[in-house]
Amino acid sequence: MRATVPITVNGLKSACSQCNLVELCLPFGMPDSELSRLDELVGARRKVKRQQNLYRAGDPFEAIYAIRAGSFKTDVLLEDGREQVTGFQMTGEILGLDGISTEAHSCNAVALEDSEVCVIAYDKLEQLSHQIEGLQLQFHKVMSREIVRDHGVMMLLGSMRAEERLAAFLLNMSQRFNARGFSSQEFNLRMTREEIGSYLGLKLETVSRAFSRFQEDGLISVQQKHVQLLDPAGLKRLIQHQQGVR
Amino acid sequence: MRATVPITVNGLKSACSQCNLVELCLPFGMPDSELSRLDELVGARRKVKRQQNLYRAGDPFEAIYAIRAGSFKTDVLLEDGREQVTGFQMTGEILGLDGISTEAHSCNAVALEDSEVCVIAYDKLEQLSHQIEGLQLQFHKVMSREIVRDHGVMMLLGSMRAEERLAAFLLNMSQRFNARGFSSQEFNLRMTREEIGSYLGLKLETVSRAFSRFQEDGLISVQQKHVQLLDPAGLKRLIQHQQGVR
DNA sequence: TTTTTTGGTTGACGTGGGTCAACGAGCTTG
DNA sequence: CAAGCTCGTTGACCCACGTCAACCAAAAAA
Repeated sequence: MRATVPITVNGLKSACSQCNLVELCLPFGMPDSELSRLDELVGARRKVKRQQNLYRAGDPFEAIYAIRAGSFKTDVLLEDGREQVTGFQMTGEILGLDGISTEAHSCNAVALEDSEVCVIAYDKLEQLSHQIEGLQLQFHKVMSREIVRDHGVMMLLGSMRAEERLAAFLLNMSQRFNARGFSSQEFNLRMTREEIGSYLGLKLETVSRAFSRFQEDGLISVQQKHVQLLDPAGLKRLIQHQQGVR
Repeated sequence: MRATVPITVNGLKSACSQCNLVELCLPFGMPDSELSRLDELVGARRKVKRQQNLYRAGDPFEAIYAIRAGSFKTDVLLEDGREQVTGFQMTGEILGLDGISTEAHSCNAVALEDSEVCVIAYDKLEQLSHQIEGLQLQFHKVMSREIVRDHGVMMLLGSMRAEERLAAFLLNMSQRFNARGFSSQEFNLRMTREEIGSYLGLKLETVSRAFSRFQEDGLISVQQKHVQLLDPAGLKRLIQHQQGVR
């Protein structure tokens, strides 16, 4: 991932106060004075190789994780083997919040590429948010954002047709790459068609066809995982003016 | 709602320490010593008539709500009018967590029947969870549970067929009625077929047909909103052994 | 380099669930 | 107790997406 280079170069210390991801991550919006106190929060860092699990459903919950470099997917498995990808996470985003409720993780987190996370011991986080003014609020916002995001996915899955789902997905990725200082027009997806399909409630063939359709219509240009959004406004229109209904 | 009678009779004080819903609600698991301090948290109570909004998407976020009596749905609307029901909430459950992230609500909460909620001012909650040991953890668990629940819905929507979705829905309702001291075998749904459909990503006709199918197969007995689960194990089997695949 | 594997594309065909429409059963309102 | 709702059921038809299969490109292994 070309994106990780500047981060790993700058960020050899694991201190939040030194990290260039602050404004995407848990400490967002906290004053510098409080920020330095967060440094004690991030115990260790942990590298996770592509395809490896950061945690699995059922693992005891001890920590949440902030992605320093790389990206992940989270998924839930049914007894009969069906998989539902519940999200894709990028740098600065927090993984593991699902574990708090039952003190065990309820989904799997798998690295989509070689990645690195900051390990945030949960008991320490609890303690520190008692003490630090802004941290508690910030943490609540992170959890709340996750809930809102999930509602958006439910909207996708429950009431959009295939091409609308993919358009929404691409616009979302675009916006998130952009927030990380990358082009919003052009990026490399880290996940396979099958993973996109699982996330969007579609089969990989349907995803592939929708990609091709968008390309024919001049909305995007795709080659494998490389995507260019040629007409983002067109994609947005596709979502809003529902054509066929569902 | 017959269910509400014992609650309204006992609970004329709004104090958490007097409320028989504690073990379903925010204070779950907190020692009595701390529980009494929560009483200051619940400022007012608010009645919401059937079909009325508790809050709307875009409303400034000031409080979260604990359902004292009745039930609600939450939904998200798309510009073109499509609606996605994101959840159904029963007594003891918490509404409004979506508002924390942006300080504005991101969905609508509508009463399915005449209902009553405890208004929990959010700033007070923040303060108090700084002070009270167990409250912070408990609140985090409530939020985390919401995230896990949403992942379950994504599983439903993304990888189950119509009858599996309805079976999962019915079993979930059954379990929640049971947790509230009602029969798990027999209950009255509070929502219409259309609302169930929106929640499950199906059209009302499909929901209706699935109900009829279950009745033909002797799994349930339905008449309008009244449902009896004749063979809960059969419903469970339906979900696990995926027959047609998707 | 060739070989193998994995991921992606495309076509032909089938079907689950959406669409449209008619009708009936409860509620509500006058 | 009609009259007018809203909500639920059922049938006939259809289409978006799933299924199955062949094939190709890229990446990894050898």
